[in-house]
Amino acid sequence: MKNREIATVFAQMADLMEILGENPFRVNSYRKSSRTLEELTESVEELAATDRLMEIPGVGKGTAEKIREYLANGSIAAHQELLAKVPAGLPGLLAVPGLGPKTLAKLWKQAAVTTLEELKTALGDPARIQAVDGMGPKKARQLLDSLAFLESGTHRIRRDQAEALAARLMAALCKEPSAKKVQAAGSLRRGKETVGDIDLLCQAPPSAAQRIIADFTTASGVLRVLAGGDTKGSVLLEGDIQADLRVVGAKGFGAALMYFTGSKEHNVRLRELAVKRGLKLNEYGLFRGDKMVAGADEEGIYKSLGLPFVPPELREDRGELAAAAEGKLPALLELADIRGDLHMHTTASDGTNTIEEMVAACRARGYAYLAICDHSKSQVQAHGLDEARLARHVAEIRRVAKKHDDILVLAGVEVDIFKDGSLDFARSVLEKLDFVTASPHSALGQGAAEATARLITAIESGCVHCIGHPSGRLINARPGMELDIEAIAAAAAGHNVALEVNADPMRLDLRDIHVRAAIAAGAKIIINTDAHRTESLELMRYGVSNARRGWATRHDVINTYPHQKLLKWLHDRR
DNA sequence: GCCGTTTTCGGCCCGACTGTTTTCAGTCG
Repeated sequence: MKNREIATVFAQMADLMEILGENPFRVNSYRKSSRTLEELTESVEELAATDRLMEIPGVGKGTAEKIREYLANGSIAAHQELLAKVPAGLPGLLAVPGLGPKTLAKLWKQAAVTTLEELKTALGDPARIQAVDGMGPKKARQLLDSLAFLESGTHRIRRDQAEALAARLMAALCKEPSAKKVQAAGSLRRGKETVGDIDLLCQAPPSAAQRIIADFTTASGVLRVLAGGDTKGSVLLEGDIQADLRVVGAKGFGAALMYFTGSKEHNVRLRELAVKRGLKLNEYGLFRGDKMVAGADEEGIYKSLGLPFVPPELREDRGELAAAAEGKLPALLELADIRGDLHMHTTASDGTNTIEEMVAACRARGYAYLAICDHSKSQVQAHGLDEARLARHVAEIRRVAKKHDDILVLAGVEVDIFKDGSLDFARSVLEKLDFVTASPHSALGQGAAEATARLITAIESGCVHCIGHPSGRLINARPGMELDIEAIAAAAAGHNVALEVNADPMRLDLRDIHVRAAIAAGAKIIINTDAHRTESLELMRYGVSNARRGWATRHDVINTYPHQKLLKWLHDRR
């Protein structure tokens, strides 16, 4: 699968062209193709072989030709030509916040800056930097701060971490009595797995705006104030995370919420749509001339554009507006649809609560069923169960199950999938269980072909109901295995094996676009928390929003089934 | 470079904020 390689080439071409001052619309076209390829789950090789490249949105004759050129030669001549015109280190400098292509080109041509080191030196030399058009001492200071920021490390944090930071800021704003409404927007509201900055929106009268922005810029945890205007504030938080606040009145709250929620690409599409209808959309409202047509709430704006409400999780410019226009938006899964959790651990392996405690916690959540799935024997560090301990554990689960007639307690296991696809327990052992999740825990560095074959072998074993955290990734910590999700989902659909969406915010595995591809291939998913303590059952909401981002409806998700239907599914698939 | 129920040419989203400008360019989201 060369999708990502080609996406990287196109992105680099866009950067190079931008530095060279080429037509910004052409640049944008390359950037768009890059992003589309990045998210495409079907391989470009396949699309090229069947002459369907131009069916990719944003890919026309020229881009299709370049993709074919890359597939044939491993490189693109136009890319090589661009590379020859620009020093190798230069495009990388675009990552410096506040440094765009125009300024970079001037620094290059007027101050001979070509690397990060040279940039730092030049910025520290007033005479050299003043000689560059448009550069002054403040800009130089700003860029030096940005360099320090870059050197401090990773800059997207997990969704759960961002939620905690946002909650603190929101609490500070809520103290202000004139703050009528405080809401998180941005990628946090869209449910993305990581968050680059925190976007907050506050509804308040204009007279209170400056006071609220002052509260925001002086809140605890604020390291540095980046900007503070009449309606908008920006701060850098501890941990080098940026937070933005905008204060708006009630009249345009919906427009501001929409604007601040994004994604940027979704917003661009909406504004294009507005222009086609003779309207103008901005963060203050939807306008026909000077007259506001909508703006108080998002529903009204979508409606005026001839569209149903688009849930924030779908606003990624992944075809949601076309689907909306055709009345084909999916009825997304809701947290309330979830009737049970089929992956959790107990003190029998590496959990901290007993079977009884986990069952009680699931009952408290109103679940109709649960499955206890402790680790298998090769997970030594997690105190995995061998055959004898598993047998005793299962007997204990069944004993507890008998005490509860209002919740179905399934005896399960999380069996290891070895690197060749074989399982940590024999078929005869697994057959005695009500529910089997099979998960990869080791050899997570293997390549896509091996990893895919590994999971398919497990799926075809006929011994498992579900593949747990299929890629094995840990967000911001471990990339996990690259998967051919189409092939895996096809095998899963064929053998009626479900794919897990692990709800732990450290995992979210399957990830959003893989959920969508899996569902499109006909596979079912199960959303599990993989809880190691009762409190973690609460993580289900992360899994649900991740599945919503993958366009999942309740019909795609096994653990929305009523318990009789679940029993039938468990029975039928063996 | 893409795209088309106003189009195959001439468009291509919109505004805030900052710093460098004395009226605007660059960057960002």
